[in-house]
Amino acid sequence: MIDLTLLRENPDVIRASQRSRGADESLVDQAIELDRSRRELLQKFEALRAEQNVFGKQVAAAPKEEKKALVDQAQELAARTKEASAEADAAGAKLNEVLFKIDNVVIEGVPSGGEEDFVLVREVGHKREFDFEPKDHAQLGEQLDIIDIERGVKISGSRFYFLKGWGARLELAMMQLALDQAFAAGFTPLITPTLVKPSVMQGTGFLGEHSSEIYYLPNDDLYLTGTSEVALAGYHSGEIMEIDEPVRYAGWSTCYRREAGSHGKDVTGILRVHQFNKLEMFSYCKPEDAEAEHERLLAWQEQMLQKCELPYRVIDVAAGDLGSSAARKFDVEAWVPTQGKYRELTSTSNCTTYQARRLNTRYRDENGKPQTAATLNGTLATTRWLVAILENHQQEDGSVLVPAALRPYLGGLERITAKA
RNA sequence: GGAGAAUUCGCCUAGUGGCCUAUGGCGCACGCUUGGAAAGCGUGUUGAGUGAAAGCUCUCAGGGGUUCGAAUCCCCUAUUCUCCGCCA
Repeated sequence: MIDLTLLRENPDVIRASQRSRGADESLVDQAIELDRSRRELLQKFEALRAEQNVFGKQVAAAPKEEKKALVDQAQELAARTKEASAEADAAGAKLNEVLFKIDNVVIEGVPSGGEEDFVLVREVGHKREFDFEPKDHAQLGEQLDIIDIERGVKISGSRFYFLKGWGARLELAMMQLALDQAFAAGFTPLITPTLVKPSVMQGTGFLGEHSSEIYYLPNDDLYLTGTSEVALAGYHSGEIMEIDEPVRYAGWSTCYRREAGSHGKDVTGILRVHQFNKLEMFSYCKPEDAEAEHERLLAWQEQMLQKCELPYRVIDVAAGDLGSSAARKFDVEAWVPTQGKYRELTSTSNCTTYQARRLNTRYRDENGKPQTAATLNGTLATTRWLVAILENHQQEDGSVLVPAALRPYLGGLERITAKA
């Protein structure tokens, strides 16, 4: 949720942000008007309530014979107060409805426009030249007997798979490498619940335009999370935290996504699947530290890509392609040889105070006053990385060289080869 | 799944319809005292909304209700604990 004070004092900033996202600018004016009428109704109600409170004391103190008359008057006052209260509540609810629709204010410098309008930040590593025809990860996975898509589909339907043998170990190796890196950097590991209550899903902002992406269990009124960000953002909801240095968590969880509306996209292999594992970084920090923290998260992500010896590029995602909570987002995309293009492996978002305001997560400033915290998140490893690792490190004989950083987690294995 | 008990300010706790505008302690902060410290004494110590401010309003797990008036009575929900049942 956006900051009401900003809405009142500097609505042009919000209008400009909505414009650069291609979102509805008129919401800002609606919100301003609703805020005005809400305050007016609230003052009316509070004045009546104050009168009623005074009256209550008079009734209590009055001699018996006067009570009857006073109570009659008080009844009438109580009725009016109740009505005013209902009006003020309704106005507040209307305002909230509109406020929830306004997206986070994008940070200055974020490119305007849609998916294609990103800005390239940098390109790192060398795209490998193959002197043979490279195979795609699904082929490699099948031939090496480490990814079994056919049986995944048999058991659970399209976009499901088994990771098998070295494939299973490779995923765990990558996740542990990421966890160790995060731990060394001071992150607290958290293995999170993957089923959450509607209020948490709502609070993290995932029930908006992306609600069709989410699995829901009606019998239990619970949602399956598409990222541990949901649980990590909810972790300190309603709390006033101690934040000196950023408070950092590394969330390990399985993630579930319906991939509704992506029929026909990335149908082969494990690039786009309904269930995968992910190690997610999450930071709570002071708003003034958020941009610096965002750079740090990005740097940690790049470190991981480098440890996996993958060529990649970093892009500054355009405003129209940001989630509603993000004020800026960097994607790190790895080169996928068989597709001849970069594909997103990680994404890091600076949600500034937008997400924390909804979830009521605060910290105390130097004066001891509670203030809304800033939240940031970023991927450190996910199942999708296997695509890039397999394809980029494949050899002519169909084997795959294991990046040196992962070997200690695989009992020193240097190369994944097909069974004889 | 069934039965019962509980939920008050960071923690513990008082509180059975109006003098609760919530008690007391611990902790914490500031001050006095002291050569310095401890002890002692004093003051402060939930948070939100609204207003230029004084102030006003809300906040006793959450939501609804009864009442002129609710921490207190009623209903619903959540959580915790105890017992019973079932179960990997």
